[in-house]
Amino acid sequence: MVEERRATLKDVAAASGVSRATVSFVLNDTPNQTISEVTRTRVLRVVRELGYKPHGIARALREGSSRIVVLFIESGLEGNYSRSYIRGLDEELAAHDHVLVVRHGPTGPAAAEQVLGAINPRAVLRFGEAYRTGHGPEDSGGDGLAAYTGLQLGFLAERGHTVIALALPDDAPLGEVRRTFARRAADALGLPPLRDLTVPWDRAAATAAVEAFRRAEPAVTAIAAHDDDVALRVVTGLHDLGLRVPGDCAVIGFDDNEYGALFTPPLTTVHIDAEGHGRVAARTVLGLPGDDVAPASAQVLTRQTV
Amino acid sequence: MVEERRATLKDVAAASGVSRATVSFVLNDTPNQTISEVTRTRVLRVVRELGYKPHGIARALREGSSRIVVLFIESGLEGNYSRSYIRGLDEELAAHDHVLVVRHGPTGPAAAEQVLGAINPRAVLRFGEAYRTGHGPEDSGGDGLAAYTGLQLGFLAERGHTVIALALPDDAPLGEVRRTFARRAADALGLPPLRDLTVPWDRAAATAAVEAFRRAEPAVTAIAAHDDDVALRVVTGLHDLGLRVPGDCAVIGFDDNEYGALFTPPLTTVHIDAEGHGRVAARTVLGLPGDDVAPASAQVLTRQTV
DNA sequence: CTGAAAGCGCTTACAG
DNA sequence: CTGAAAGCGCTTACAG
Repeated sequence: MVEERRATLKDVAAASGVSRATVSFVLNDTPNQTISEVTRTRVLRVVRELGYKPHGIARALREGSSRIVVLFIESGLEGNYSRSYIRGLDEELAAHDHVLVVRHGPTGPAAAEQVLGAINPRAVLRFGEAYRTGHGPEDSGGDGLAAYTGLQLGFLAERGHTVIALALPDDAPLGEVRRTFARRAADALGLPPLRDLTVPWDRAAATAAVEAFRRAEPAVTAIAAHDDDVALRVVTGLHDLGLRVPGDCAVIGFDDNEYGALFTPPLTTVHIDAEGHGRVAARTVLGLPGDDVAPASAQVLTRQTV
Repeated sequence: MVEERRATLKDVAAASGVSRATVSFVLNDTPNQTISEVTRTRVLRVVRELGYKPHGIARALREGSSRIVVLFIESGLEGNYSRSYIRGLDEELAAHDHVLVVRHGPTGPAAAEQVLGAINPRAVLRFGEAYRTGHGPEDSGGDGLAAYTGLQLGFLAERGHTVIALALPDDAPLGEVRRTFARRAADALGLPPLRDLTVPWDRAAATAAVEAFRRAEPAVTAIAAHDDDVALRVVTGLHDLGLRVPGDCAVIGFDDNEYGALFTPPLTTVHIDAEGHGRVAARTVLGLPGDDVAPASAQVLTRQTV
């Protein structure tokens, strides 16, 4: 039984008759370091023959940090958007020889510290943070969460709705941020102040909340939801109350998840180019040029609830 | 501007007047190594004062692998189940000083290699693998995916259904495995061979598929779905065809996702203790005792589609 | 153009 | 009970 030891720099150096330094130079294309063509090709061949792969841990120790980027994502924020975001981030990072790794769940200091201590990542991203700032570089202007909220509300206003409510889940991690953005957008559109509707998770409770809300705010003709999950609960509540959507009340979601189209009536919602935002985030975090290429703009998917 | 250098083992050693070896011994409770009580407390105090945290990368280089466990999860397998599974895995791993890190997307050899090369994890888990084997240790017997499929079918049989179809998505990563388990279960229950229904992702296409299926297999009275996503598409398709559920056809889901209860009628489904399975997986992968404590058994959540 | 040497921060035989 | 030393696999001034 042969012990299948993994090839190391030293092995490559020995097999190609040069020093470890030289091997390292050719492998990393070290700037300001010239290598004779013959040496380079010889080393490269040996690398291939031996199946040598640099040892990430050793490299990380020497370089001070690993070529890993950690994305922290809170439970409540997982969804369609985050999945696409992860995909874009991942692909772009991989293209630049870095690897993305995701941490789900609580992102508190203790958990974060344990992860960072074990990994020493090149960079850390917090999905909540990105959500807060809208995932775009500051100067990309109208392309953050704030702008998207405006898009949602603007769509409703265009259809003649003026008394509008903002529906938030009762445990929205970033509820306050969202509310602030929405209020600003309503202001900018010249709409009366947004009404607030809090939607519990449970179906019966959600329905009861909608019922109470209808009684308290009879003038509301449209509801802009925090995301599709909330929108779908509102639509269901309205339905369970025997109300018609959009006849009695219009509803617009946010995030275009996979269930909106399955409901009856199918949900009108806002689609965001999360993958594009992920790519931009990757370039930004790596300090790469072109970190300002804008993702596609968000769009309203007109289905049947508005 | 003071450079905030992170405290190192050497710093702790110097500050407490002992060698690095000694500090390492007390920190790791090294077996067969006795330390005088006075030294121990002194070192521990300094550790606290300096806020010393072991450097994960250095430790990993020395130990041969980092205290990280990587979970690979394919896109199609993300869902309610996987989220809970991750939570259980994560908590149990954290309790034993390891950290879980998740890789989403393709888990092919190239991607895997890049990750492993960068991290040198203590262990690697593949969610698909777990799914295949049912997440339980072999000997836990009736507690794998196979058993759960049996539970789903058994529930239908109990209600008098005999001609049953298995509904799979057209891109099920582990579709064949599932089909095999289901066929075996049907056999064991003495049911006639399962019919096959493939459900496309798009609503209209799904409805068309259900319609064609009804024509081809008029005797089918119940459909067991691969998961709630598929079940919900079938329910929607039947609804769009003007059919009644469960009157014209019963449907049972799998995985108890968050949307089943929101549909009308609410979806009957199978709930699995994914978190428990995650905990077991953590103990197994760490080679810990008690890796055979069985998770709670799966249960049918009776709502209104059967 | 190439190599010898130091060092990243740890752990662990080994010697005392 | 404690310490000096080697070494995990790399990269990078520095010298030649």
